[in-house]
Amino acid sequence: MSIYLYNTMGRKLEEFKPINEQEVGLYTCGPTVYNYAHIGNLRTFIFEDVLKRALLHSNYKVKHVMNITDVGHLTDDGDDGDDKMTKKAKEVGKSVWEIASFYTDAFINDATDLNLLKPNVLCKATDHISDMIELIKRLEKNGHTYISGGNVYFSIDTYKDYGKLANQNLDDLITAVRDDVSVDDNKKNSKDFVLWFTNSKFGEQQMMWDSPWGRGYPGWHIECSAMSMKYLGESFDIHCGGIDAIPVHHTNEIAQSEAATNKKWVNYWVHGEFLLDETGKMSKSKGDFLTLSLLKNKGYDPMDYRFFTLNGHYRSQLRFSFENLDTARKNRLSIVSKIQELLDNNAQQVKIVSEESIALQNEFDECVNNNLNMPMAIAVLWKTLKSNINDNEKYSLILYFDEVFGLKFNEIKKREIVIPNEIINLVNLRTNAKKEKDFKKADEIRAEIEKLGYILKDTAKGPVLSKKL
RNA sequence: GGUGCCAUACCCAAGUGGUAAGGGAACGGUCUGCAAAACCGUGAUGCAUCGGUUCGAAUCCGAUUGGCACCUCCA
Repeated sequence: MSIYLYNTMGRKLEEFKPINEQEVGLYTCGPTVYNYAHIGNLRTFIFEDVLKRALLHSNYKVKHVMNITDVGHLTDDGDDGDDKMTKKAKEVGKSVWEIASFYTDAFINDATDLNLLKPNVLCKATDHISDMIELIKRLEKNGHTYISGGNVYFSIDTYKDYGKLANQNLDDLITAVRDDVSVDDNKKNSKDFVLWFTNSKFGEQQMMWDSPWGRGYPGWHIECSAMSMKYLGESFDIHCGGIDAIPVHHTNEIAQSEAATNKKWVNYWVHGEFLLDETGKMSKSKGDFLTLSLLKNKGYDPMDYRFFTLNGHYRSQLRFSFENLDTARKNRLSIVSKIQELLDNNAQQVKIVSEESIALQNEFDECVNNNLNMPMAIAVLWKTLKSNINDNEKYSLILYFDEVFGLKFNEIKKREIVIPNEIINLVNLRTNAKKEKDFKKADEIRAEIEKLGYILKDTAKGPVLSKKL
């Protein structure tokens, strides 16, 4: 069964065919480490993780490269804005290197919490300055650059397909300059972008490197081109990111990469939609924003958030609210407790052979392969939990599904039931109280037991204890 | 001004030409002293509105209304 993915380039669903059957090249745009990632950022990383898992689930080998943008880029693509890293460093009185290191660690912690598979290569922009310089030199040699005001610019008029990904044509871009954004006078075309800065307003830049054009630092877009090609070759399979990257970042990456190599750079562009909050887009510049650690402090498990995002399709906007997160948590815990029950009844992982189980397995794979339809795949999970297939196959199917979901169902273990004597005594006391129709006392004891971490349910066979999850 | 997306029950959310998945909430039932949990069952004759294409439309086309995002750093 092959995977179908929605390709932003061409805007249609396409059957995925790798360049090299042995190994899929996957590049995902990583974080800029000047602040914590908010849960909207994380939604995209979860979707990319699901994509990677889906490929692995289909028995592809995947070489996954993710960058860490630890060199400043400007808040404006001209020479106008503030450097985010520098700004943050000033605010807290640390060096930009310290800032980068701190937020890189924070990001890796979030990724671990969310059960994101580790990239095969996690590369920092600052470790690849020489690769970027080489790439700029190639562009210069091919006549795609010019120097103005001390900076090296990419001339978009030298690359005929500019704007293809975003469906924009050059004429529109030139005329559609917004009047509330000032234009960098050094540019020949307002959409030209900087490859190398030597002359910024920010003379006190801490991160500077020598280059053929003078001491300075790279433009924003060049790092992704340089690093992806270094690790994945001049043409590779899949490039992911958030939809916001389509019109500028990815558009510019394509221009400079293909202008340098004269080859098609990436075959499939896959973009994740935004997470919205009550007021609209979740944004770092709004001030307060939701982080994973905030959710954890409120008592949510990172898997609650992962499950929440899996209930919407990656290409649809998803509105975050605590009410919806609560529902996700409740549902996830319900699933976990059903799995727990299977394990407590000695369910084992086995080969799936029954006709009904194989049907469920196929149904699940169809959901995954149809452009990662996780909401539907979760419906298959519910269907499986309710089905009459035997416990071993049921459990095995759940583990099979979780290869893609990544909800840590494999970490649920059979409980060793060791009930303290204290609890057993309380249960006996309550049973006696019930016999004597002293229901008030019985209810009190039940509350006491719950306080001690156990939940007692009366069944036809007598009281049943379970540990609070 | 340009580009793109969306509108499905009380809530979240699939479905993209063949007669509305799933989950939560709600309600009813089984069980119980009562609960909780579990299990079973109920729920949109209709998918923003209007028109069109079609044997057939939530799905395609057009118009209208409402909402969102991007074109400025953000996933």
